[in-house]
Amino acid sequence: VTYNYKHMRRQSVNSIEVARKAGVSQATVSYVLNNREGQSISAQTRQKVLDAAQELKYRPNKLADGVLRRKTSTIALIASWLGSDFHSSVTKGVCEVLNADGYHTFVSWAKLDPPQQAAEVELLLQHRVEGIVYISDGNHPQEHAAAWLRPAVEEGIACAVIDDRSNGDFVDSIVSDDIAGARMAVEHLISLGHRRIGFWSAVWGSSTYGDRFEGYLQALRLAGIAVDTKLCAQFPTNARLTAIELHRFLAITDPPTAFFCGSDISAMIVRHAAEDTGLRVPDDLAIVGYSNQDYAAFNDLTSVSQNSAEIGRAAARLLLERLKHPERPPVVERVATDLVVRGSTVPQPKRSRFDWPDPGSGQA
Amino acid sequence: VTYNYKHMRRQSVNSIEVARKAGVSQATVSYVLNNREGQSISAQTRQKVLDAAQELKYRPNKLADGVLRRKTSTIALIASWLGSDFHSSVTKGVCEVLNADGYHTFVSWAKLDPPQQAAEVELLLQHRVEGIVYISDGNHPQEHAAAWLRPAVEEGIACAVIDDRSNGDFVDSIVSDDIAGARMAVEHLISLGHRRIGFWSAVWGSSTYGDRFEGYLQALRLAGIAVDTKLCAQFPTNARLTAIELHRFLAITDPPTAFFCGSDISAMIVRHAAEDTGLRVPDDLAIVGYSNQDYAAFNDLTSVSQNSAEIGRAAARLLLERLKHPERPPVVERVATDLVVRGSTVPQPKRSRFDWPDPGSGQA
DNA sequence: GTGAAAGCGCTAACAG
DNA sequence: CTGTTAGCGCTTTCAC
Repeated sequence: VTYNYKHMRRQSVNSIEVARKAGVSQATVSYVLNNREGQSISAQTRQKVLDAAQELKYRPNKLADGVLRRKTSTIALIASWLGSDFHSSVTKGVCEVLNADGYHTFVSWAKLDPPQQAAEVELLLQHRVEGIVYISDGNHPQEHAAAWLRPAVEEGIACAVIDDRSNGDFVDSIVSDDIAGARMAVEHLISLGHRRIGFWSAVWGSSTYGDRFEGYLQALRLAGIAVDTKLCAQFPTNARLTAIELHRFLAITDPPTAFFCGSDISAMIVRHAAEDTGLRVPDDLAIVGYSNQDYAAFNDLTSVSQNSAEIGRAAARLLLERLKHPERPPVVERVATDLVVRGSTVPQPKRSRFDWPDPGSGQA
Repeated sequence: VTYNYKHMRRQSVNSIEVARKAGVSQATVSYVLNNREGQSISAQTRQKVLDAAQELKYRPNKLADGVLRRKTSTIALIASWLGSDFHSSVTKGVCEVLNADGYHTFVSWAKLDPPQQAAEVELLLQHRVEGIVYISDGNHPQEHAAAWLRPAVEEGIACAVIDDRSNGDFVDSIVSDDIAGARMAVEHLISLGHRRIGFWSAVWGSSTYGDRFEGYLQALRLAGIAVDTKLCAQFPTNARLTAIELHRFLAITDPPTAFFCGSDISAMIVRHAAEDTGLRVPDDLAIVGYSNQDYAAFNDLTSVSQNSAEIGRAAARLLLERLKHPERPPVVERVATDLVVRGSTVPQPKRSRFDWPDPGSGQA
């Protein structure tokens, strides 16, 4: 019985052919190409092999290597959405650290749907990735948004979840310090003299938004300001509903003079709804957003900046640690945030507008 | 000589163990698990195998499969930047089509640097991906931005480049129809009565921006309006320089009453620079952007919308075609664009603001 | 210093 | 219907 592969397209040159061409054994080729230490190779042989490989355009097969050595040096990063500064920076941070450690990171797009996400994980594991980073979609109101990761974790796969700590009981989690960030934002408003401060969040449910609310509460408490739940909007909504809702908010006795918003887009919506009703920002209504997306800069929006690249790097570091110490209990790491003050809370000189992102970066 | 793997961590259950547990041969396990047609398996045997696989939590090894069958069913997508609606939608489009055809798409982040990009390609080929999609960074002023892809193409790897047709001589390219899009935008301005229309582009050099300029010229010519190069700014710049430059532009005799900008961010910068000098938009100066990013909506910016998901789908379709017909000459495909009219060219009723993107989508 | 041989986990050809 | 066997491309052990 001969194995007949004639019907298959020969895909590439293999190390046997290199060996033949160089007049050495396959093992020698392997020694040379992998620079295996503890193996001495004569300079002459080495050169012969190198030349042969070059001439034949030999390309090592990582699959075969992975099968044999049971090591692929690949990590997968799963995300349901990639289109924001946040995701892009996080991804870059993750890649940076993992690459430096000899890993290659593949980003995998998966629909925001637990069965599909589970299927994606299964596929990645069939490809024998050594670890999985998941960037949660913080906007989705579900506890344990990454429950579908649990089986992988329990089988000993190194995993890390970004931007959702509600799975912190079983998997390493990295979040920006949303409590501190929110507190910072609200303390900023308080320091400007505001006492009636509203909380406005477009979504509600993930740990991320819960933390931002918690930070809001803490800041008020620390300042001795009574919390008025009438000032807190905690529901998914859209631009049209926001306008209606905002009217209701501002019609109460003793209405808010400032809003802390759970996201930049919520802040933008609130801002425009307010301006449409004739209010001036920041004089009549001060507004703070969250995330400091690019557009916060050219909409002059005060916002809490998450150190997103650092979040990515922290996730990668945790993953590498996990690979080394599979049995260590799961860790939740919080990455510090900054407050970027702009004209939606404090009137700014015009020149501040010159600090916008350069049009040469990013996509047109 | 026995091959001693004892020092290695056993990574997972293999099909031999499943076979043993089910009391059948390894081949039978393969037949059952791959549902190979033309092979009949008794219901009883099938069930035994399925049970054994389940109990042992058997996970097929795609690497071994790839080595043997010389087929990985994986495609790589290389991007230097992911943080925009454009990239996210394109990626989604690519994945959609390729997944439907049984492929899995891995996104690979690579620094915008030819040697590094070449290295990335090499690595991907070592992983035996069957094809490569590259999303060009349209903002970078280099001809043949994907020259580093040429070796791969010449070796017969299926490749496709998105958003840059300057490599169209050797690789399949998919761009949005920037000429038509730009023409549409400028014709819109002309139809509003503008005759002195400026072209403002933050970057210059990639085919993308060249096409936008070309569309601008075409529209003027078709309307019988003389092109005045004094109205065309074609250089990389930043917000501060823009303000200075804009002053110069508006100080000439017979200054422009409208600007067509090569990107949304350029448009935003021009808009704010104009407003800072006391001009009102759109009355004193009408402005059109390009790309229709999310923030164009809540900055009431008229913009040309690229059908980005369709661009991704088209790229994937071209790649699949290329896999089937390796020898076909390269193709350049243009995907149609739309013009979204907003308040920066035509005063809009307030309610148009209610059409903003929903805060529930995307990242906070 | 170098090579022969074993075998990673899998599928395909062919025999029964 | 099912099993035997060869071998994908590679690395590593061990002998020379």
